[in-house]
Amino acid sequence: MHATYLYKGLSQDEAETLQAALPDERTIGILSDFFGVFADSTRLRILWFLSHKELRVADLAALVGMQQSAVSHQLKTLRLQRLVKFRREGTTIHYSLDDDHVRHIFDVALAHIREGQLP
Amino acid sequence: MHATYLYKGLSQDEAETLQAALPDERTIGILSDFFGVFADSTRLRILWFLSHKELRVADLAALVGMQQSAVSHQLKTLRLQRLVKFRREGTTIHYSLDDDHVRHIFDVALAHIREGQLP
DNA sequence: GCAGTATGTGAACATATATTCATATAGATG
DNA sequence: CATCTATATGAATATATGTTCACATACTGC
Repeated sequence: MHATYLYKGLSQDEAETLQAALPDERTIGILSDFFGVFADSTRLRILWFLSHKELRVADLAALVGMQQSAVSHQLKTLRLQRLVKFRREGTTIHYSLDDDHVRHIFDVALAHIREGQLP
Repeated sequence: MHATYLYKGLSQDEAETLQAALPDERTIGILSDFFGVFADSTRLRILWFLSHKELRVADLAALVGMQQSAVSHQLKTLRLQRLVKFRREGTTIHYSLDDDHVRHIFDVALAHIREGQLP
């Protein structure tokens, strides 16, 4: 009779080294939340528009063809992730991109997608 | 009496130009699906492990502490997005990263996250 | 302060998605 | 061919998430 091993193609040491190098749970969570922001077509379109021009909420809603409320909810998500900033002017609020990493992320993702033959 | 305008801070022309430059629905969908892959902590951990070493399914399951079935389902998602490749060796299947864009995407995202003071 | 306008937000609802369980498939071995 | 092992997959379930509706909040001008 022998012990059943947890890993088949890995030594216990290798496994522990791999796990030790893994970013902690908190960091992983922050990362997945960050990517989650880009995983929605409405938010992508909002970010796209904002990458071209500062826009007020009502105009964003008209551009993406959704209710102002829906856009407000999405802008909140984008604010929490620090991807957009805003300035108030009277009662209207103007949003703009807070981060040129957004553009960079887009570029990298597009490059990846263009490489594979599309499904 | 006058028409009610769709846009408040935008001419009709500006709005149409913005919308014309927007990537088509299909591209937006592909992009959001692509980002969605990274929007899950299990998949992020799988990708992380694979970025260090080629691994068989059973070992991946042990490393992430989940059932083999769950890992298989996630690997399918990763395969569909062409982020991992695999080779068969007898009955076992070894997975590895298919794309160094993954590493690049990680770097950009981490850079963004490190800039803001974490919540 | 009141009315009007722009934006934000909570609750409800519908849909998407991750995980588990049970089982199917594929290859190896006797 | 029967059995064993590794992986894949379909159905069921639980949870997360996006949108809408109704209303709250914030500012302006009278």
